[in-house]
Amino acid sequence: MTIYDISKKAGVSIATVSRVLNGSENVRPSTRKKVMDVIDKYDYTPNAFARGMGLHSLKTIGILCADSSDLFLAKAVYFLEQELQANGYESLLCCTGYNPDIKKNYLNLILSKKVDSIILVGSHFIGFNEDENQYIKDVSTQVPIMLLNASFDHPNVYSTLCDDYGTMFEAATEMIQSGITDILYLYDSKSYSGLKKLHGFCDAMKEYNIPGFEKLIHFYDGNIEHLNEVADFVARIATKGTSFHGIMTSDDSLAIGSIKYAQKKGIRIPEELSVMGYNNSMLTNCCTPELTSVDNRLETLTHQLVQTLLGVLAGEEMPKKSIFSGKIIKRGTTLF
Amino acid sequence: MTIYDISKKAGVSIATVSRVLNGSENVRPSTRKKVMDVIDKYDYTPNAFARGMGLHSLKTIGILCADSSDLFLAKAVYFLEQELQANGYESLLCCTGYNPDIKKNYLNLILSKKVDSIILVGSHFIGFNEDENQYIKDVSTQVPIMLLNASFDHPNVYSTLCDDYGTMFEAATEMIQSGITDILYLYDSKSYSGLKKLHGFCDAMKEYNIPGFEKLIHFYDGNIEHLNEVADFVARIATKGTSFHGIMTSDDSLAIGSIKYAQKKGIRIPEELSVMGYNNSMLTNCCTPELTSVDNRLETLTHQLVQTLLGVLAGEEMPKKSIFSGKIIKRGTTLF
DNA sequence: CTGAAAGCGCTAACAA
DNA sequence: TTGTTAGCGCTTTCAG
Repeated sequence: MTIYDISKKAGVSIATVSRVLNGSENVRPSTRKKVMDVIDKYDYTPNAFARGMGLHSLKTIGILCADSSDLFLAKAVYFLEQELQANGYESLLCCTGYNPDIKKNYLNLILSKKVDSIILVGSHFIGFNEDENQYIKDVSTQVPIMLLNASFDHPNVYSTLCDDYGTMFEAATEMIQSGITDILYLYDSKSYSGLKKLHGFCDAMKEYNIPGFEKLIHFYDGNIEHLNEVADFVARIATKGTSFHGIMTSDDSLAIGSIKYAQKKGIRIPEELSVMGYNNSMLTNCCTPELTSVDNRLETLTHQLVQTLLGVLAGEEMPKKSIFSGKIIKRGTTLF
Repeated sequence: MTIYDISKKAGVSIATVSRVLNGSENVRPSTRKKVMDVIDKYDYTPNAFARGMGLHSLKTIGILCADSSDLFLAKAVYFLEQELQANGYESLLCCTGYNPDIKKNYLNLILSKKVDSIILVGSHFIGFNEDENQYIKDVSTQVPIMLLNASFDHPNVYSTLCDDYGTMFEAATEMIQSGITDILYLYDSKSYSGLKKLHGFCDAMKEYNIPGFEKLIHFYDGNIEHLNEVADFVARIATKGTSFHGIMTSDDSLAIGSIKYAQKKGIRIPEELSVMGYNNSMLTNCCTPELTSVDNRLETLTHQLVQTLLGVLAGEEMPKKSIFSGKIIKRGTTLF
């Protein structure tokens, strides 16, 4: 069924059908009805490709994320889709995995679908030297690029993020003030936001002149979904003689793994060990006691991102960077 | 940058550029190189829409799921994307929510993008009367429809699923044989697979002539991510005087909520109460003791689905229905 | 208010 | 091996 079929059946020209389809004012109501009836009768949907060949917007936003099964990313994607849909935009999701080359390919691929903008979800898309980010610069000449929880300073690139540095700084400060200074810091990602968190932690430790805190910083290289492996990882660190009475992590999963470690060893939480997660995911209340965690206001972030995006697409001047503070959600695994 | 620009700069016709682009054999290597150099130099990507206007496949599969932040669905989508990508297909994801009308609209929308097939993830897309499924029949005339964890008998519709009925029957049988007959059954979805599980449970109870088991079947209407509310829900049931020594659920979240209930009440698991989840998600080892759950072999299902799909697209005769058995993963919340 | 006709960028016959 | 050309289905001037 094409616009030609419809025009023939309705006894009008394709231009008129096109006008009806696009809600043009310049159609006599009776003509409009005649056309609409045919359209409804045959359940006709215009071909998006032929449509896309024209110049204008297809009202579609490309969303790229590394892994849609990651709890945090999945939620982010979910909120973005909802928000975009509420504003009349469709979204097109691609999961790129963590390989940089593949990421770049996907970016071009999604661009070729004539999206109005591309949202990069998570900070895995930002590298640490100019070269790595060239591909973003290239694409930004064509459509606005929106970064969720990452930051990159470049024309036509807009960042919306949680201040992971400051929030982690604050969280660490709170733990230190509760009397715990030997804090194990576990992280699983060296992405932009992963390192921000790490620096926030380090700076808080430095602020309080805690000696040798660097030795308690450990990078976990495995799959964070395998909680028992995380527990073993913590056990191995403990076995090496390092003692700690607090654990802070870059992700809730690592914290849950830490709790499992404590339970296996009969260490009481929070009396003997304080644990704090990050992301405030649904995992926080799966365990006992429930996990204190940092909420990075994901829903606020996604909302703001879409608002900024809509503004940019409407040609308004919008903030290049929107930063929110996270907040600590106190539950049962910490003393404060 | 269009194919015309490239052809001009390379000093060939657009047909030759097109051939190079599409990997045709009939191009002299030197010509190919000449064209490729120009393409690379200008970082040219062909316009997918103009391309899509042709008749042939765009090597794109549409994936529809109700909610991409649901643990089970997110994993399914993830596996599907990986599998499709490995076979040279792109995927286009839409999250429809649970509203039937919106689902239908999305189906048409995704179809208009000239996808080669549509995968419906989860059984929420199948209704229980003919009318509700008319929209699937309609679309199935245009492209093959693949169902993941749902079943619908219709030409050009292929189902790949876990035998939730049989698996739940088996699981319930196992619990009964471990000596527990007063089993609380919690479920949160009345979808195709949700009801299959329920029936499997009921039939096992009937098989063993357990009287009054129906009174212990409860539908949970809230958000299953809110584990504490699930716990309260179970507590309310217990307060009403119904006693039970086993809990089986249609989803791990409900089981975790049940464990929270037990912990709050000081009920020991599994000594005083056996709990069994479903889906074998990452939640199963967040809690203590770890949750016995049913693995529905999601990765196997997605793999099989994509294999079937590839066969169908290649014009081969493929099974209309592929059914796998789930398996019980025994952990610490049950006696057996 | 409506219709005719010129593209949009590409693919795929068909010719050469 | 390469070029020419007719569509693909739609939007959008431009006439009427």
